[in-house]
Amino acid sequence: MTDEHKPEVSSEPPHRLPPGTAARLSCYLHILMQSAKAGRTFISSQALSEHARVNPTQIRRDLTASGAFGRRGVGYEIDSLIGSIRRIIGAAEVRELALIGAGNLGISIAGCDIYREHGFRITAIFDTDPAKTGVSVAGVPVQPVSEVGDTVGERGIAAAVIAVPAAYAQEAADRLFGNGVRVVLNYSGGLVKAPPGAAVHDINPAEGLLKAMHLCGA
Amino acid sequence: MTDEHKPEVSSEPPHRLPPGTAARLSCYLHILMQSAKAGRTFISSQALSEHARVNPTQIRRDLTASGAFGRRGVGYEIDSLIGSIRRIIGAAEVRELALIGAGNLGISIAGCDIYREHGFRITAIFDTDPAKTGVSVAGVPVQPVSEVGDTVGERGIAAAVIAVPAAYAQEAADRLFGNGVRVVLNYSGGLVKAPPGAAVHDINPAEGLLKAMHLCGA
DNA sequence: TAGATTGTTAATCGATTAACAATC
DNA sequence: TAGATTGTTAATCGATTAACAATC
Repeated sequence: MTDEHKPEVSSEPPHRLPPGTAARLSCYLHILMQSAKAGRTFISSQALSEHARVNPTQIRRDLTASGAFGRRGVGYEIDSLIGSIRRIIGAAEVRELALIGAGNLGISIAGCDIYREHGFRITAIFDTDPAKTGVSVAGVPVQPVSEVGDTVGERGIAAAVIAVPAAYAQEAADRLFGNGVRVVLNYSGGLVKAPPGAAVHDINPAEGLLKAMHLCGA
Repeated sequence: MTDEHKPEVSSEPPHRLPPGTAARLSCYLHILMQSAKAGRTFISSQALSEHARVNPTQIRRDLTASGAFGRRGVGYEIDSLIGSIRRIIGAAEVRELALIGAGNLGISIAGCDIYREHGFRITAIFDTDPAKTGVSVAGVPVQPVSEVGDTVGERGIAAAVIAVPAAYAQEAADRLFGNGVRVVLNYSGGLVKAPPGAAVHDINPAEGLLKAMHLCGA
């Protein structure tokens, strides 16, 4: 009955975004980056809504919650909005990312702008194929998988992406988890068990396809 | 006030799954396929829950809604469950999929098992690079992009995947929408406007990474 | 029989939407 | 001033969770 949790008092800022909110903010951020590239400087919740496929009221609430504010009658200044969202989802700081697997999928992931937009930088790449060792992918030299533990441990890398065949996914994940990685994005299609304190997110593109089919009634 | 909608009476089965349900079923289906491959024949809602990261009660409700039934004290028979889910999400019939872009990303998409698990078959691939024309990717010959309209129109393909550079995404989408495609899965990172009656789903891997970070408190 | 797990209800929780005054 | 859009409230809706009897 006494107030036993909440050990720290002030050092915990509003970093406790509701579950779905972070995902939506990520989506807004990407749209804003693309709009900025296209030369726009202001955007309304209505215009954001059309691309994000989220209700405008929901968007305004999300933006307010992330500390941004717009101008009534005008909309939101894109650059300032990008800054606010980056701050609230932690994308303002650079976060290192390890990548296991330098095949077609790995190479395309390494070249993907959206990670960079969110503050993630792929700074270590690994592959089992000796022919790939030393080759540079998106400016990062490929290392043998045997070096995952040392590299990730020494550099304190906390998050990683797995892009290996399904059968090797757990093995790759274990190397990561065993050396301090706590977050894994799994493209492999294989099932991966995470130890306590760690989390895996499995990429499933069929979900998105089904969702879009649902939207258009097909 | 009169009952004006609902034009047909009986031919509309319970195909109106709630929005989130189809996505969860897709996720279960993938886990079940992997478990079957590993030689398991039965699975409990608890075991499914650990991989899907969804509450066991929610899972039992979803499965019941999809027409599956388990055995109390035992669990669900995996093969039968796969059948039920496939039927309810429409994955029992084969659905053709066009792919635009045969770069690293496109090649990895064409080889991805998860589409096949969900009944999707990539049966047409296009690329602008003449050097790629005629080359076979995952058993499908690459055609020039100029043939998108004819091929998609003639074969009545309703869904497609875009894996081109962001700057060409709208152009690729327009070729598809102009020829009867109503559902597009967009990997490009570019913003795509869909005409009325069509829907786009944008792949954003950073969302998944943020979600996993949220889960493990990082 | 004993143990385990389903199917289902009831209660809670959070997300979504509609509406509108405030104000740029 | 007139038009547009935000910020915010209140109401609705659907998803999630806890609990437990039914039953394999």
